[in-house]
Amino acid sequence: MTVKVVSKIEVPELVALRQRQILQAAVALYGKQGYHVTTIREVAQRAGVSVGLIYQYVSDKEDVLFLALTEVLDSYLREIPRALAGLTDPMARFNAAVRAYGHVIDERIEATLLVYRETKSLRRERRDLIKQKEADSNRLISDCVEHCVREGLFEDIDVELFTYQIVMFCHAWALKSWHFKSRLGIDDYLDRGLKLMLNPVVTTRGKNAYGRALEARPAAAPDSQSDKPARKTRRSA
Amino acid sequence: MTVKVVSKIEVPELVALRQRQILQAAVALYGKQGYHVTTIREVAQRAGVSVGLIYQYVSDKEDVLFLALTEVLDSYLREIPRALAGLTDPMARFNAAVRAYGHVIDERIEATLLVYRETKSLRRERRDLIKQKEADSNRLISDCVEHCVREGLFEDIDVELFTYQIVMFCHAWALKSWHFKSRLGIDDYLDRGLKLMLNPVVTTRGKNAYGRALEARPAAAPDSQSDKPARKTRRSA
Amino acid sequence: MTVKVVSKIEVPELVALRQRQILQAAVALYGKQGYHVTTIREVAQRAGVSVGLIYQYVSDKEDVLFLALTEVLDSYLREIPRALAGLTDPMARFNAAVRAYGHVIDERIEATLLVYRETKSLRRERRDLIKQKEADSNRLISDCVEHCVREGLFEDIDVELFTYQIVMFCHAWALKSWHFKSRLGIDDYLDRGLKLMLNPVVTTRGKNAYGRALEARPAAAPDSQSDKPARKTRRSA
Amino acid sequence: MTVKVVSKIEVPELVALRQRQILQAAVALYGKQGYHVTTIREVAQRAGVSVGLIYQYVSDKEDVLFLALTEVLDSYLREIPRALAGLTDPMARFNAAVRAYGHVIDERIEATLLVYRETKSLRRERRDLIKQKEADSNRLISDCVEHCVREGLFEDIDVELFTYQIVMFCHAWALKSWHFKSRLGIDDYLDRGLKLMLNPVVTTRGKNAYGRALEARPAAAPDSQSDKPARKTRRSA
DNA sequence: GATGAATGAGCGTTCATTCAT
DNA sequence: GATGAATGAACGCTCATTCAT
Repeated sequence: MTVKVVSKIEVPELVALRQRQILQAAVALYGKQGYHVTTIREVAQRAGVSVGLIYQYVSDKEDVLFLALTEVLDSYLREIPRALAGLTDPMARFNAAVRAYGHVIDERIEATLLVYRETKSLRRERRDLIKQKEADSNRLISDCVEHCVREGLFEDIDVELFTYQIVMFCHAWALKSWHFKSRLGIDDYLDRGLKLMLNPVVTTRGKNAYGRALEARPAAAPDSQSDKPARKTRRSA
Repeated sequence: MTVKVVSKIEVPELVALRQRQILQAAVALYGKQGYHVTTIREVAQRAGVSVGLIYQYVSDKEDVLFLALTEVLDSYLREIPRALAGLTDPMARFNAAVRAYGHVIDERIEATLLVYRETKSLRRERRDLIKQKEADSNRLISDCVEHCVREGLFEDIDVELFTYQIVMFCHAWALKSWHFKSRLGIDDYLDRGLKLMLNPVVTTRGKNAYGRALEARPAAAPDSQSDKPARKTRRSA
Repeated sequence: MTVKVVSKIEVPELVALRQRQILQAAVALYGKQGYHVTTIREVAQRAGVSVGLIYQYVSDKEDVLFLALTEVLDSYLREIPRALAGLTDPMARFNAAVRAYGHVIDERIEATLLVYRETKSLRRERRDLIKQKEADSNRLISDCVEHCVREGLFEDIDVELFTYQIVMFCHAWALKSWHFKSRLGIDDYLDRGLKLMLNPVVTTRGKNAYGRALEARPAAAPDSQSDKPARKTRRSA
Repeated sequence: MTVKVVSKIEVPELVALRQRQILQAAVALYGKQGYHVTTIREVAQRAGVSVGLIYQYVSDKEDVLFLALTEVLDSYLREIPRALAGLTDPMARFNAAVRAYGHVIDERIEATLLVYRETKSLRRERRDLIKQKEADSNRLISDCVEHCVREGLFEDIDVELFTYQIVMFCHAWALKSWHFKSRLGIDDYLDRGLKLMLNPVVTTRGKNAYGRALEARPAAAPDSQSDKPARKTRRSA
């Protein structure tokens, strides 16, 4: 109950609309300046509503943060399955899931960092709910990994740890974007990383599947689907 | 210049003493509750000094945060070389560096998270300095990696990315401690992770070196090199 | 631009109302205790509003001082012309202007002293604006003097210095009120002072005009034009 | 008793020396920035002593202000008699007194303003003592005036008011220095002012005495002793 | 449903004053 | 006698939250 955001307004569609309005302003502002530093007034201004209105759809400043963080996690949980839709080949699904994850993060770097930075500002219950959602999105990846292992495309590896490795690799794109962003694009980053992490893991049977999966990479530059996608560009300073 | 913390007190030893006192209280409090939520009064109380005193050694609340974050990074830069002292074998050095990093982080999980969470609250110059220190500590790892590659113990891998993988793996122990901590100890975590990440990377020549290196692991239980390292729990306090 | 006091509230009438409320409390308090010694809380309390409210209509403690000082000068610039309205005879105008000045000052001794005491606490631009307003009020006097000179009612004197003499004479009523107030009333003070300062200055033609002007002195007792005006006491409330 | 500044130090010469040191720094600082804005630390620094030392010669911040203001008034009471020494002619004495007063004020404009601005920050007793000293210095002038009247050099004027007119005229040099300073020097100011104020007051007998007195004006430019010393320079802007 | 003026608790910071050395 | 590190009361100011319109 207390984990829910309670609104004084009855009409559900209005609640949904207003909350989206508020949370979008909040994500942008919190992402740029931080949660504590951002005032409710700023959020209201950016959302194009009055301060009072916010308190009709939310009962707390923390509610706004919760709404914002939830939205970020939900976007992961929305985008990964969307990328998986229609794919049946385990290797293709694994590939698609990781790349989808990488791309949402790339498109919402500030938002991703926001989750890392401000989850702790939530009260326990809600913090746990955020973590649950993160676990859920990890699950989307680990399911793919398990599938690959079951199908003999991956070696019989430590699924949990490997999944975390993948996840951290994706998050690292945001966490260390100040390091990477100037050196390479998200696709090269994913290519190089997957190559590094998969090599030891993929079985001989998997190699073929992997080739096919790469061909399916959406919006990939033609030559990046070649055998050596990771041709290093700049190699550190 | 403006990156330095300026104190009104002249005696350097006193400044060092007091600043340490202050920053220790700050790291603890900021780590537990967050920077913005913690008041200077709380820091003063915890440090066992008066509010006024803090402002004799620091000119700003931000100074305290800067002092705190600097100290955390410095502890990495202190501990990793300490673990390397006396070691000459490249593989042993790599191993020691990673394990040392993992252990400092394990001992200072809150502090590590603090860096992730609050670096952005610093003004540009200081934020950059913190990032520089992080790059410095990464360098301690990448030097070891390069050494191993040069000596033919590692394959000719993408050093930069591999280093980041290692680093993120260590950080993940803190970032996802809520997931891992209840399941395994830092040593098991390191064992499993290194196994996963090194397997594909280590050359045949390296395998032997690795074996020897593991034997040299300080306070490592003998069977931790077995197939199922996950049995182990935490060894540190 | 920066010389203006900026308010967060839009409705102009409200701004005017609240600022008057605030500035009246401020003038009283600053006049009695001094600007630096008076806290914003005290001003708020006296104005019957909350501390926060003050900062909605003012952005600074200095803003309050500026508002206060401005109001004092403006009251001079309002009252002197008001006393001149309808008068055409140069001598009558001169007489009315000086007496009006004397009376505003008498009614606002503390406020007048406040200007002397605290103008320096304003930042340059605003200090200059206050001085400009003072120059403006001096001008109201000097215009009358010049008129009298032009009409041959006054000798061809040093207008500027004579005006300053008149002005300082009026200010002295406030500056040295601790000396004068117990000895005579503002009207007697003005009578005696004008007699002293005008005697050498007024031409023969002017003497007649002066007599008439005095007759026009509002609420003046008949015998106050006699040789010994000092018998009189205060008439004002 | 409480009007006296009490020192913890016994040796009287030391007390005198230190207090002078302190008060000189204070007058300079308070004059430039104002009393409340100036910290004891700043005074100590400027005086070249430690904060602690100040509190050995003074028991309060107010003590320092009192010391400072007293010194200013004392300098008037010292300089005027010094200028009178040896002079016996009433007119010459009057002239010398006024000019001496004008010159001390000119040399200590900031200090003079300080008295106007901060006397109120003193507690009653001390405020009264400062006023007493001011009355004393006024007395030095009024004595000269009375002497002139007695000797028939001045008309039988309102001595008290005339004295105040003279005093305010001198003070105005400081109070309105922002107006006058750029237009004329102190001597021209005194010449013009005295001419304006004396003309109606001086008897025929006095005229001669006045001429002689002017000749005695110390350090006067040769032609400024002529019959018309007030040849106006610039006449207002 | 929406607004935004009003509130006041609470924070960062300063600085007069003390006192151990 | 002199120092300056330490104290803590108190101030200016902010901002989440409320509520009359």
